[in-house]
Amino acid sequence: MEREEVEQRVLDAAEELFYSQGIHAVGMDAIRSASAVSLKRLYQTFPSKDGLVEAYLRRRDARWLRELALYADAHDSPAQRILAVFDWLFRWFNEPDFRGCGFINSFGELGATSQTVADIAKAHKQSFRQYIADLVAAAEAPTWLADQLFLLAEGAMTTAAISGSAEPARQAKDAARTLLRAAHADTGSPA
Amino acid sequence: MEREEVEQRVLDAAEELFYSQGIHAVGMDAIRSASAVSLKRLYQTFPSKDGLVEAYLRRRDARWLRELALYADAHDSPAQRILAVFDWLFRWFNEPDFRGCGFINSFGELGATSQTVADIAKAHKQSFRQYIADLVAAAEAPTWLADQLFLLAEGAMTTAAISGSAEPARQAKDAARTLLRAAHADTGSPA
DNA sequence: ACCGTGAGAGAACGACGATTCCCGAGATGA
DNA sequence: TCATCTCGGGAATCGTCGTTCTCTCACGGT
Repeated sequence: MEREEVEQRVLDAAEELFYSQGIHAVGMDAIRSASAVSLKRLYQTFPSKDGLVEAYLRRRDARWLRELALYADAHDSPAQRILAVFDWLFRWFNEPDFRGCGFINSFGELGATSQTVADIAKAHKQSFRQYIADLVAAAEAPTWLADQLFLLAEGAMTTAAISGSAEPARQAKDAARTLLRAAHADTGSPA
Repeated sequence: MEREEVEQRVLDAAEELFYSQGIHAVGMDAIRSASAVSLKRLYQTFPSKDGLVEAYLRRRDARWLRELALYADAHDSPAQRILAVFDWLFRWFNEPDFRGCGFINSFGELGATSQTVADIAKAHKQSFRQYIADLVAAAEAPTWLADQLFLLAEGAMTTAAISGSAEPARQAKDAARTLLRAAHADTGSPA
């Protein structure tokens, strides 16, 4: 089995388990079983659990943003792309294994004890905020609108996780639409 | 030392440590040292760590909401009280030991493995949402506004925690003002 | 003063988890 | 064929943590 394949299998197993059960609840042995990779190979590929956690978060970060952009960028106007972000959240919240934002969860679990995890979570959120800021700029709306939309999205994620409902995505979308209109009115742009 | 005092000292120590470092990062021994209560007394008062965690969350839940209401209810008009919620968040985010919402953090850490923790977090958020809903009702604004304001507040909490800045409270307040105005415009009430 | 109760300090216990080590099996090359 | 190398399986190691136990001692009632 090639190094590359081992890496993928381990990361797949780690992501599935870390995300659904939390990081400290998952032992290396569980990852070994789930990936069907021997402990020796596992440690050859990822020399420590910390390193594996970091790799899990980095890969998830990249994929999450890629999939969001793939969905939202397919829409025509900048305003539609902004609202599509919330549609994407709604789909995500409805996935059967949805358990909240992996970065918010990891931050809650390890942010206080691991600077690395805290930094990755922070960078992930900055990337997401930047993506929204780019959409907002394309819509010729003021920058502060991006901050507001970002907060709505973050609030929807935690609320969907804790309440176990996907509704927050719709509520956030409604609020986003209102804020978008208000921002356009402020700057005198068309609705 | 009275039972009551032991309970308070243990809970004070537990809250300080659990909140700042996370729950699984804090051992019973650390709580023993911080509270200066012997292990025996500690286990007499709280028969298990799980029970102590639960007591910590319940006490924090009650106090958090009490302090928020104390601050917000001191304002004159319903709309002012709504905006005051975000001022209160701003003050909270600026406290030197602020580390995000203890319930969101606990949920991220233990929600997947402890139904009790998940339930307490859910109940806490419901109480907070209900508090906002009452303010919204007093302001004669539609119920859905409460959901939107709640999402802003939640997003501000997680963002303040992860970014390490109190700014999200201001951004959320600005958005709240906009939403409030828009809601009043919708229902034809005065701004 | 004497006994019983309950307290504190901290060792002890049992489980678990991260990481390393060992052993036997199969593959490879001379 | 035999020496060597690698790998998987899983036992061994080492530390941590929740929880319990032991030992000693101070104190209140008689």
